[in-house]
Amino acid sequence: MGRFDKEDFYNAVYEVVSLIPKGRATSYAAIAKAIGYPTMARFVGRAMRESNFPKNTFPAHRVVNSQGVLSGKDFFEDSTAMMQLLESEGIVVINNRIQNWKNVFWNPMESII
DNA sequence: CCGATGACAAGCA
DNA sequence: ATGCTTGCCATCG
Repeated sequence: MGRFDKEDFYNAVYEVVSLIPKGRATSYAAIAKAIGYPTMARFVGRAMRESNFPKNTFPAHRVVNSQGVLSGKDFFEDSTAMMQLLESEGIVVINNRIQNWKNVFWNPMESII
């Protein structure tokens, strides 16, 4: 990997996010690793914050922290929007945390075959 | 659940 | 350029 390029990094993030299957979710760190920057999970979060896609075409709600917690919920319309989007896909969220996280978790690495 | 530590680009003064 | 602070984070204790 060469030097860090913000544009490339952001685009790589968005590409992976767009691949997350409906009903599944992944984490900031998993995305960071998948695009070759294993220690830049926080920057994945920044990329998400600065993303400006039509919300019905970009599944930002499928990105949570490593524990399955909806740490980015404050960036949605209201405090329950992220949870509602996930639950509409069959994901159970209790106390701001995805239940059965182990199985809901989608590993981007296995998809970049 | 909290705190400390690690990681590192970006923003700012 | 230089330093300091911040950040939809992670891991460990």
